[in-house]
This record gives sequence, C-alpha cells and structure tokens, in this order.
Amino acid sequence: MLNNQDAPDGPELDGVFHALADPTRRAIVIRLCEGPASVSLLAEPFAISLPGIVQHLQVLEASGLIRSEKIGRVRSCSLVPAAVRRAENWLGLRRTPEERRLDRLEQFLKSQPPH
Amino acid sequence: MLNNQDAPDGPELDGVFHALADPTRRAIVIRLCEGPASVSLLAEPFAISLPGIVQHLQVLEASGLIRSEKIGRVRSCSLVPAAVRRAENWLGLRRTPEERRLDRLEQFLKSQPPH
DNA sequence: CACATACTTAAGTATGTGCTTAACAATCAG
DNA sequence: CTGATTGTTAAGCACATACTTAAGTATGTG
Repeated sequence: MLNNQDAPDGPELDGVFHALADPTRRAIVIRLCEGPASVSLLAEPFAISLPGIVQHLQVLEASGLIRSEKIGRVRSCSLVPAAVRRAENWLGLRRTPEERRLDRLEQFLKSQPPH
Repeated sequence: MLNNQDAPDGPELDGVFHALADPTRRAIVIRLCEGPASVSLLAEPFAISLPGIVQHLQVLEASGLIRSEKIGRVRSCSLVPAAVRRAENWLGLRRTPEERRLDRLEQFLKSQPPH
C-alpha cells in the first residue's frame, strides 16, 4: 500500500522544495524545529511586514511542511516532520553508482570488528 | 576550516532547492544518477523544446547540482553528488526534539544484542 | 465599552520563471 | 564543400513570486 504521500517522487515535492528555496522560509523552518510558535513570534526576527511573513507561512503550509491552528486570536504554527523526512528521503535516493559502491564499502568496514 | 560550501545553511541552498522544485529538473537529476548524458539525450523524454531543456540545465548547473563539459559538439552533463548530499544534510538537521528522542531510542535498541 | 493585540484581506508593483519560436553557430560525415 | 547533427542566443509572452501599504476582523484586557 503505497499512497501518494509516500511516493518517492511526485508533485508534492514541487511545493516542498519551492518552499525551502527561500531563505526566510528556511529560517522559519529552523525556528520551528525548536517547537511551535505564533505568527508574530515567527515574524519578529525579520525586517519584513507581517503580511509578508503570513504569505511565507501560507507557502510553507500549502507545501505540507508546517501546519497551524488558531486558538483565540493567536495562530500557532508547527513543523510537520514527515514532510521534511520525505524530501530528505528523495535526496537520499539520488546516488550515482560510484556513491552506491562507496556506501557498500562503508557498510563492510563498519561490520568488521574493531582492531 | 568550514568554508561556505560546507555551511549548513547559506544562499547556495536557495539555488539548489529552487532547482529541485521543478518536476522536469528533478527528472533530469534522476536520469543523471545513472551516469552522464548529452543535452539531447536528456531532452528526449520531454515534450519541451530543446531551448527549454537547456534553460533547465542552466538552472541546475547554476545551482551546482550538475556540471557540464562540451566535447566537440556534444555537451555532456553529470550530477555533482556533493551538492545533493549538502541539501540532504540540511534536511537531516531539521529535527524536532521529539524526533531526536526517537532517534536516540532507535540507537539504543540497535545497540542491544538480538534476543 | 474602549482600546490594544494578533492577525487577515485586498490590492498594487517590480521582478522572476517556464515556456515558446526563429535565427544563428559549430562540428562532423560523405 | 554540402548538409545534417548538436547545441546556443535572443526576444517575447503569460503567469507566479516576494514584497508593500492600507484597511478590516476577531479576541482578549482594564
């Protein structure tokens, strides 16, 4: 059972990589690794207007990299680790034949008892 | 000695992730995992004009994901594994505290003797 | 209620992206 | 040299992106 979410390549990656192509959005992702944060807290480090940040957050949320929930008047944003892992995994599959050979060599060396 | 190429985050990633945000370019990267290829060979699977493909290749090369060399009248393109690994590595660093805990648990379980 | 807080919506602008067609090299094969 | 192959350059077009400012909507606080 391999649903679209788990497919190694697919249109979802367009959005994920596009979202990551912007330094402001990458900085937001880095910040969210430490835990959830509100919109204004996320905006604080940047010299960009609040609507500007909100637009970045929309791009991130549309890509699936983050999700958000509004409680009262504050919107709490958090990272979606699965989306990050999917993109990482796609890159992990991109190995040349030489790299695959090196990977196997490394495996072999690690399997040998030390000394 | 940590030069800009090895920096975990940095402007180079803009280009890399932007390059990967397009499905045609990702397909080209996948193809180049198998080994170098000429421009027209790379263009062959797509319903896009040759100049269109060349533009994609320029984006990929500007990002550092591929490099190319012209020999006679054919340009040979090949993947630059280090660039792929850098992007993969950036994503690898994006872990929430819970993920880090799970990683440590996994490490612990693997260190236990079987049975 | 009055006012501040925390966003949200709308509209505009400058620049970038993904493609096209048409015309131009450069190299190689007969 | 002739002509086919392989790629390059230039110009243009439709649409997307990354912002902006100005005005609006909820939701808490004294």
